[in-house]
Amino acid sequence: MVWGKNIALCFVIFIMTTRKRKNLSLPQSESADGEPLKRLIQSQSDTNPVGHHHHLSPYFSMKDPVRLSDSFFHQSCVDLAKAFLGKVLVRKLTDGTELRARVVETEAYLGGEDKASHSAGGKRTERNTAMFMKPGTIYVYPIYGIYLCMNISSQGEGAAVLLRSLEPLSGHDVMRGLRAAKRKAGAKTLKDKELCNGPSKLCQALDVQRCFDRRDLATDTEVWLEKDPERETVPAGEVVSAHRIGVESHGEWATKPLRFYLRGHPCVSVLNRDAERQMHSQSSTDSQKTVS
DNA sequence: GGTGCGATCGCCT
DNA sequence: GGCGATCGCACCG
Repeated sequence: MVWGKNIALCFVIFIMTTRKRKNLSLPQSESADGEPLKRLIQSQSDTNPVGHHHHLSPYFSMKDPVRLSDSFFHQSCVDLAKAFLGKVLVRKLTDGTELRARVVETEAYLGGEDKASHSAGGKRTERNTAMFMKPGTIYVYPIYGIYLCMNISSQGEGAAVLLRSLEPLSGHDVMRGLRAAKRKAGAKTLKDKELCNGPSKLCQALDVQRCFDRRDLATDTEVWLEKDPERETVPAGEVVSAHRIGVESHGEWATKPLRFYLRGHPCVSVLNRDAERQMHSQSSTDSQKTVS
């Protein structure tokens, strides 16, 4: 009897989920560079969610084939920072609107020896507690009294990945509204690539709030991470490694290549032409090497 | 395109 | 009491 109800409920949710995905294929507003988004959405609606009935709750029985689950976050800090590139951050607002943006720039903060990390030397405070929680835990902290930054904890004691910039994929106008709300009236309209090209800008554009601190990116209902079915992995040759931003005062740790971004992507917040050049010369010398 | 500077307040020492 | 994992704007070339 109870089983019959659960199966019936699963079926209803299955149908609703499928219809919702199809509805997404008609974005309400799209920019000129919205073509990749349409391909992403198309491939999503082509994917049939598989219903697993071995859990009693119909909610948890629907495993999302696109959303990244707990195991993804169980990587070393540097690996996770690179793995984030190309993935899609989704923010579901209270009115149901889903904002989507691709991660194009991250930084690794290792904890321990890493003097630039809030958790340097294993220092644990009320503010940075999320850095010590399980991989996938969101760490949101206020900076300069007026902004927020969003990190995700990784493997490693006190280690976390800072999200530095995103490429807006859908909900551009909502993002523009959220950003404009914090700017002077009469300021010029932001271009798409300016909506999320900085760690605090992306928090504004996606309405990431302080109360998201310590929540789990793998299971939260208001924010999550998806893989892009069109681009499973980003080739290493497209990832630039460069020094981090805003940590100049931390000696040798200021110059370590712990920032990662997609080469040539227009939404990256700060380019490092030297790192890009070195990378290019490195790859050309690599190609001249013979395999022994 | 790049650089310099002020805003503003929670957090930690 | 001092400082920041930033941003926007003015100004320069």
